[in-house]
Amino acid sequence: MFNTARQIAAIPLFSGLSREQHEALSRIGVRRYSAKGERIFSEGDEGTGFYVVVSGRVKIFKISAEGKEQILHFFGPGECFGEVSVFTGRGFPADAVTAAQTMLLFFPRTSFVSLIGKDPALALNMLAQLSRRLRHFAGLIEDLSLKEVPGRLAKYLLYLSGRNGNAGAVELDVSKGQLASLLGTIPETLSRILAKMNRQGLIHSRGSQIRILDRPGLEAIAQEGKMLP
Amino acid sequence: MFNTARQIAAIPLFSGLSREQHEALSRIGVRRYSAKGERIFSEGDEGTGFYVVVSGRVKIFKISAEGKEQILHFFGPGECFGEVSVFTGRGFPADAVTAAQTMLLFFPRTSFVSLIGKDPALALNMLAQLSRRLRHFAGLIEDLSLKEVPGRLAKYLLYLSGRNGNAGAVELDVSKGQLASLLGTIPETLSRILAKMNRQGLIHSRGSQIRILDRPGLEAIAQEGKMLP
DNA sequence: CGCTCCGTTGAAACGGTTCAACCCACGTGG
DNA sequence: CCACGTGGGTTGAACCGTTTCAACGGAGCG
Repeated sequence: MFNTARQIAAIPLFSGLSREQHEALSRIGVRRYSAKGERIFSEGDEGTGFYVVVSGRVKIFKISAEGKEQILHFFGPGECFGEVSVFTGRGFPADAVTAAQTMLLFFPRTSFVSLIGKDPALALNMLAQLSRRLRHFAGLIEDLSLKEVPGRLAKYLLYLSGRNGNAGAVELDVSKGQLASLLGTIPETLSRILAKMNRQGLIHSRGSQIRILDRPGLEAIAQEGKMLP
Repeated sequence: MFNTARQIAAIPLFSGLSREQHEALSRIGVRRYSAKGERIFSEGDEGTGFYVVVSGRVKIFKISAEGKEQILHFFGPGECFGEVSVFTGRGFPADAVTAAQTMLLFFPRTSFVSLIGKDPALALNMLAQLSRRLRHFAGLIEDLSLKEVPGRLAKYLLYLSGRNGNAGAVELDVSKGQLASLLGTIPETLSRILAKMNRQGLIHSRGSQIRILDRPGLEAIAQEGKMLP
């Protein structure tokens, strides 16, 4: 239990809260362990609460009528998901499955809402959280409708590079099939574009290891949304 | 001033609040009038507060490098926008211009945040608001990446019909060019698809007036995301 | 060894965009 | 009143990026 309190203190959503709040949260939070590939919830399921990732990874996605998937988000340690249905009172807007062995904390809707009612700081944290999410979605929508696949890929590679201090070498943290779904395309197309970027000397990729050779070139593609034939 | 308080009481975001809260809000809210086509803010502008539409209409959109626009949202009376940058502290994630003669209320960031700190009900309303927005975006992302243009158009027509009691006749509330941008496509494509839907007896359209002739057919297209050749 | 899963490559098909021309309703000004 | 330009909408033909379908290669594993 005390362990739970420590884990809770490490969650950004709960940063800046008092020790009492952390204790209260640890009392209402429920642990849940999942192997890789387990389903947390499905689109439309009634939302009885939300989750925080303690360790592991969770994939949030939508499935089309023909079974094609569009990944909305990967969530790692310290990030939360499923809050939307807590506040709208309607079903989950997407599916969630674990992308690795994962430990979660589940916070039931009613007790959490009453906790928010007592501490505005928690509410403000949650508002910031949802606002960041909205910003991310706005970017995703922009990319999907205004950029072509090479632009989205270039942006993702630069994002990965930026995450480890603008390193020239990056490692894909998802399979290429999953990356394709994250970029709103299919594995074949992703493969072809990676090959083309290699040919043009923009990158050097072998497996999931990718070296960025021409950063300005990639940045131009990420901006314009497309690359030369 | 009293007039402002009445307008505030009619805003869903502020429903369920006490009279004192409404008065406090009317004290910090600033009126702003705009003619059609005026810019409220641009992407990247520092967010010093957020807006509520009292009357008129506002368009929120993204612009690509080549100037193509993707509309994220139209906001009408009672709806608010620009809150995201209030809680993330970063610039606005998109552009906003008026789509008609419009009256707005502007709430400065700092005073509004302090108001939230005093009334959890206001915070919960705002959380519900952002959650609905997220749900809308998730749907938009799904449509853009998983459905083709006919599917999005069918869904939009059914949405319009649903707004006035599943009427068989609907009137487009935006120009076709704007509708194209809302659906993530261009006027030419929209025009062709409308013509095709006419040919197939799904709808009968003349100008901005559209009669739905085959609702089950449209629903199937909205579901599947595409139509027969 | 043979199986499956993931990734790659090729050729054909498709949906959508681009570019261009054209129509029409509308308002302006000679 | 009519000539004229303008903006929104429509249509056609060429083009382009992406998807689809199919085949294939290699890594991992029972």
